[in-house]
Amino acid sequence: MTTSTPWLSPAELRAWLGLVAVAELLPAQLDSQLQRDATLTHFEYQVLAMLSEAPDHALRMSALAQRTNATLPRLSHVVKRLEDRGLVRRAPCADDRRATNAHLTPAGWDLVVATAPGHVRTARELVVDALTPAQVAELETITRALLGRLDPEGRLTPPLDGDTAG
Amino acid sequence: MTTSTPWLSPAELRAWLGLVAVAELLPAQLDSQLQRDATLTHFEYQVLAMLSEAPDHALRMSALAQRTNATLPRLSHVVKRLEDRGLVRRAPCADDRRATNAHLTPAGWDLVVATAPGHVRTARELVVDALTPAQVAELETITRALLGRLDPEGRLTPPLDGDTAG
DNA sequence: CCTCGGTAGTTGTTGCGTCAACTTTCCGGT
DNA sequence: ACCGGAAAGTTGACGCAACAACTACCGAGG
Repeated sequence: MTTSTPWLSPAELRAWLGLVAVAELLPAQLDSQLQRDATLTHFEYQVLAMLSEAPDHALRMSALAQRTNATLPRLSHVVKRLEDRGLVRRAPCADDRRATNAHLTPAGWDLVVATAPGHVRTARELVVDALTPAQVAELETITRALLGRLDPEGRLTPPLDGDTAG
Repeated sequence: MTTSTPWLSPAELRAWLGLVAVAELLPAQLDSQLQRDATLTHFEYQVLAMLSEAPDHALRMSALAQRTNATLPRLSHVVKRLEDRGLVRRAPCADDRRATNAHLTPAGWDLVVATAPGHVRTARELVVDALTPAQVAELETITRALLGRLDPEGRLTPPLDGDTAG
């Protein structure tokens, strides 16, 4: 804290405040849409989506926690609720008896399939369709640069495969 | 929902997932830094910062709620806690006896002044200094476009004045 | 003057996330 | 074979936000 404090220029300030506002509003809207259409949190949807893309529709809790940027306690609570709703099933892992595998149930898969289109639609309405193709490309490079700071270990970044997980 | 579902192209998907990841990680980091340095939530900091910029260091609860994108119940609880810590003082409004004015106390002012440099530093480390000037400019236009969708009433957008509120 | 709809805020309850234990299992060293 | 440390999950307690219900007040219309 002994270093001087270079203030933000007006342009930097506008960009910063804009990003903070987006980061505040976007998750709320995603939660709102998913809650309305599927009684799901955005995080719950992410969990189901990750499982739906995994081989055998199953993942270990720690792997799932990493890909969804969640702590293990948080994931444990959420998966318990999803299990109570019959969307996920928990089973001990054969290889490592400390571990637990979360399996997507048929009901869970059906819900993801039914929910994904509306979610994509929301993604378009709120973000993609509001930007030009050039801006979309620029947004990708910008977010990649930011994630280099926000997520140095690259837990959210490396899976650049095409999927509906957003 | 009878409309078809135009899926996201790979490029759109990467930009979308990148933005979602940033929107997930950035608030957590802001909370973390402010919690560590000032025992404040990012939202609490925003409340104090807004008051620090207001004439007479005071604002009506509803005005404060609008500028911080908070519901009135949420703000009421938060201001109560801040009042318990001596950072804010509540006083009935003379003009409208339904209304309450939140006043920043000297201690609250001191805390904002002490906290702002570190917060700006975080803004630089996580965002501004990770981008080129051109990208900063592009980020501003992109966020402005997104806020047109996310915040149609422009509650967060119009105050484009230069300040440390971020 | 009185009433009725709407506005400003507060309070209580519920739900989700975080943190701190705690249990169980794995693995390296002796 | 055994012991200590670390990893994988679960559980319970606490804090904060959302929602609903409630009080108090303003202001227009009869």
